[in-house]
Amino acid sequence: MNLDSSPRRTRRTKQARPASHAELRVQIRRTVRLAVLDAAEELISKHGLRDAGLAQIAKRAGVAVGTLYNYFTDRDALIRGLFESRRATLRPLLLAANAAGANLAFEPRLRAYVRAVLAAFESHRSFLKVAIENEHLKPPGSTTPQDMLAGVRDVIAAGVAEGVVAADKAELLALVITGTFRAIAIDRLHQGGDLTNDADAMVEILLDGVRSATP
Amino acid sequence: MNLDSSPRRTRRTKQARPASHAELRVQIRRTVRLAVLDAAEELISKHGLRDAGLAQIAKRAGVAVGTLYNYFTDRDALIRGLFESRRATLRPLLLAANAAGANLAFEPRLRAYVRAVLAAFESHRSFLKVAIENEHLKPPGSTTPQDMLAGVRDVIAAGVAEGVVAADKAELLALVITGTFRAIAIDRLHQGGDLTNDADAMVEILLDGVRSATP
Amino acid sequence: MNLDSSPRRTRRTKQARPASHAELRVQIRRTVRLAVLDAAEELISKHGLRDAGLAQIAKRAGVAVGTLYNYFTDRDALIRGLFESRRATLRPLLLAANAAGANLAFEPRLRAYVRAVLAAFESHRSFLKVAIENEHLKPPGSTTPQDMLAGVRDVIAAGVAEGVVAADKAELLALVITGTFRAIAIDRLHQGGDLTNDADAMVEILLDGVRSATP
Amino acid sequence: MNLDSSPRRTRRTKQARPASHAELRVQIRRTVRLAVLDAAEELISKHGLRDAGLAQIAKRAGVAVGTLYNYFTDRDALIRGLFESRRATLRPLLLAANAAGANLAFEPRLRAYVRAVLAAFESHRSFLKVAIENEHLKPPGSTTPQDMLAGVRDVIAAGVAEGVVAADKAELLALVITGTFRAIAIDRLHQGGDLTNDADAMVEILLDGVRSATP
DNA sequence: TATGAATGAGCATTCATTCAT
DNA sequence: GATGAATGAATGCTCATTCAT
Repeated sequence: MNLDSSPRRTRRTKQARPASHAELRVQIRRTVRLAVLDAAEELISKHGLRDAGLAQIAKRAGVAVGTLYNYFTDRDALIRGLFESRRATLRPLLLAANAAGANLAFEPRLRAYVRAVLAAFESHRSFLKVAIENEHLKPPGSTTPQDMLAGVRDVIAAGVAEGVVAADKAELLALVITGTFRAIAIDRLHQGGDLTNDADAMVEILLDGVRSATP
Repeated sequence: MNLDSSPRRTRRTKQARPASHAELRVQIRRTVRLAVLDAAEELISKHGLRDAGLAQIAKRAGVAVGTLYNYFTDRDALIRGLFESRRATLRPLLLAANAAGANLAFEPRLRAYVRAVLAAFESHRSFLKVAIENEHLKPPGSTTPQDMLAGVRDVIAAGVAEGVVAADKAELLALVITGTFRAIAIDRLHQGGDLTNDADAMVEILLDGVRSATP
Repeated sequence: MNLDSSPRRTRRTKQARPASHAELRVQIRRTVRLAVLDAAEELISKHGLRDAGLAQIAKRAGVAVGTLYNYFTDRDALIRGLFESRRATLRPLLLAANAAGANLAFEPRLRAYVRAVLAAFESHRSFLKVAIENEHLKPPGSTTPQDMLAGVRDVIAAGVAEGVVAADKAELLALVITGTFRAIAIDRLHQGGDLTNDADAMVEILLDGVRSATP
Repeated sequence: MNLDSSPRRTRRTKQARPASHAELRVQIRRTVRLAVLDAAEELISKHGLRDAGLAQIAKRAGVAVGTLYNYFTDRDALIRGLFESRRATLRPLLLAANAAGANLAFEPRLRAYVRAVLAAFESHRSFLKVAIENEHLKPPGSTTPQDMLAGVRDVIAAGVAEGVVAADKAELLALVITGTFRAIAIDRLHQGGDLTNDADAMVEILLDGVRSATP
């Protein structure tokens, strides 16, 4: 009986061929799509959103120009696809960071969140550059920064609930934190250096202000 | 009486006559140049640096395309001219803000500086948008943000000298402050609202940290 | 029977199949390229080198402007391509004319060469006009006239070696011959008439001078 | 009476002032016109007919662009003016050369004419370059070469009348001679060297042919 | 589906011509 | 008449998009 299963498996394999055909197609599509997005990210990061041509992107991705239009309806959709793809990777990281600290007190929660955000940025430097330089684009660029802002607001809301953060400073504080993230990112992308190095010092400044060093 | 008239004529000649030829030309050139730069600022602000065409700019400025080339050697020079022109307006404001507070203690100096920067930004919202969106461009966009950073560093250095700011946090603090300026600018440009409203609250957060509200 | 079919298929595959893919593309490219060069030649001949616009050339060639750039990197390269293409046709004719007469005595050799040159010109009247009108342009126009000059010099050198031509007149004689070619070409292009009609009379004048008619 | 004439002259001079005004104007116009044509000749000779811009010409001539239009209705008229001006200088030289030899026998007449033409060319090298490079332009360029051709034909006609030149070779001989003039000019303009050096050798070749050196 | 040549609207730039001073 | 800034049609070139194979 068990031996029978062996030919059955063979049959399955043979029967699975059509299924495997479809799956293979899907797999190839996924792979090509990723290659295209990687190519776009790299070239946009290097040359800017407008100066990364489709011909260049196709070449780097190892496909023909026309093929791009089998994956994206036009250039705009490709760009949107890039931002959505990266957002789909980063958002879970940011959400998890928030979820993980949900039962912590404000201070350790903030510390953990700041670390998580900077770590997430550090692991996606190439896209980080693209995202920052194109933050002002209405449709595509706005999502990841907004995800970050939403997370920051959650953390701050916890601080307000805890009585540590003044409610009337909550909104401005969110700007201070997101602004600092952005400034660190810009600085480190330009000057080099790990984004996460400043996490703790940043939190100290946020918590205790400029005078934090004075005994 | 005759003697009086003679110097009067001379004065007139020196003051008014030349105006009809040289000064008038110069005046017209200045006016047209400003109109072109204003048009460029407006259209770049609305459509982006790359999507503001010269035909559009010329039309908005009320001149022909060819006329642009009597004022700027090419498109790049026009863009550069825009950034330089605005920098020439903003830099004195930022420098004066710093100079005015030079003999103040750190805290009032910081407060004054933050107010001055946000007021300067508020009075140039259109260019502010252009400057932020193109901060990453090497040649043109880099100067005004750098002017701001330089001023922030001066203020912080005073704080360090005064023993209020920890020396090892100075550099990061500069990022926090410039990042907050940028975040406020982005938020207010997008959401509307006066940039200067948050000046004092911002300083409080910077000085005393998140817990500043807690008694 | 089966064996026969197999080699047939192989032959077919080797001979016909590749044609449908690579060869066909190559064939089309050749055709379009030639059409573009013909269009350029015609329009330059009609309107001059500078006044033949790319839009006009593209239209006459039956392609879009952008297509030109799939064949030539820019306008200059297209012009260069035209001159090189025609030179590639004319040079062999001129070289062959010289080679054919290599073992002839000077007089028949000169006669054969003059005939060959004028026949070559006659068969490329359109390009001849272009070449003459742009002879003074450094890069593109200089090659075919130089090819002609080189051939003339070879023939004359043979005449010198044979003792028929005075060595100290060789260089000037080359100018007389090439100048006469040019003058006949200009005259016939303008007035109409076959270039080759004058070949023998031209040789007579060259050999015996003005007095050739006097008994 | 004579003395009276002196004050009269003075009056005349005074009365002539208005006349002198007009003459002065005319004189100035002539001078400016010449300066413009000289500038045009120089720049066309250096950069080509199409690449010599009106701005450049005006600058070199020491006038404003608009002033050119007070002397010539448009660019074409200026170019035409240049060719006509130079023709007006060269034509008398060529006519005189012919007239001077009118009572000479064919051989010395031809010799004199060739010398005169080459000397005329030598003294106008700059325009010679312009004329040759633009010989094909219908309206402006055609005149001076035609003047030369007419002169050559006159000389040849004399040779035919004298029985030295075969009537059926007359027309071709004209092409040989004018072609040689052109070839020498092109060669000497490019390589440097005086155009007149070859006059006698050229005549020898024309009279006796290639074999002229053989005893 | 993949390919890459063909397409043509759009852009920056030039330059002969005009015209207010 | 002289001036030179203003004009805008024309040109070469780019590149997102299409489509025949």
